[in-house]
Amino acid sequence: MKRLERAFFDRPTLTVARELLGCALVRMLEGQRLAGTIVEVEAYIGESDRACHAARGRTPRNSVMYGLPGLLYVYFTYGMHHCANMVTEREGFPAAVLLRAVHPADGISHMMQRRGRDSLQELTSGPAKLCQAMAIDRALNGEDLTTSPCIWVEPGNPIPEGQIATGPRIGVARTGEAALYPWRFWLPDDPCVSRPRRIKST
DNA sequence: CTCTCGATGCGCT
DNA sequence: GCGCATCGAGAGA
Repeated sequence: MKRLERAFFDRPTLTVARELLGCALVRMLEGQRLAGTIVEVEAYIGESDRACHAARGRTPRNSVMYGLPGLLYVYFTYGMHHCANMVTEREGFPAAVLLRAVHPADGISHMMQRRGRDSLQELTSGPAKLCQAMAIDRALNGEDLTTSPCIWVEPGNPIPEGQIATGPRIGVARTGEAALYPWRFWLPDDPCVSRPRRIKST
């Protein structure tokens, strides 16, 4: 199956974020295919974005964000959760798209087992939930989505602009004006988004 | 439905 | 030490 190449990620982060909606996140685990359609993302762009992990410069933790577009940036937070991002823009410029929700497609029973839930809506409707369902953790930090045998992205049918909702990013209230940037993108009618709240369409 | 709060590891000041 | 790009349970309306 075709996968997204580096040129897809080597573009403005807001463009990549919007175009990732509708694509399929694929994870091969013990020979089994786990996959879901991306339905919610957020953009984090550069050191001037106070909500971005790179806001205070390069550190060992965020260094993958400075790497090649198409790398996977996975971080650990709240003592128990992982979140997954796809690195965007040119090497040396720290930016990425956070995966906030996918709609389960393949390997659903396996994902239910990993999550300990049997509701489709509870499987992957949040950044840490989808990582748990698809076995994404720090072992995959820095993985190259354009070449990895374990994880990649497959193109989907393009989503018309009018079907994409935009709004402020979740969980970044204490970052001054950056908290207001409308850099969250989601499909408002999908039951698997983390919050169905509809702000506006673009 | 909404809101609050505890869990729990670690990167960074 | 502090604070975190979260989640789920429990309480109350």
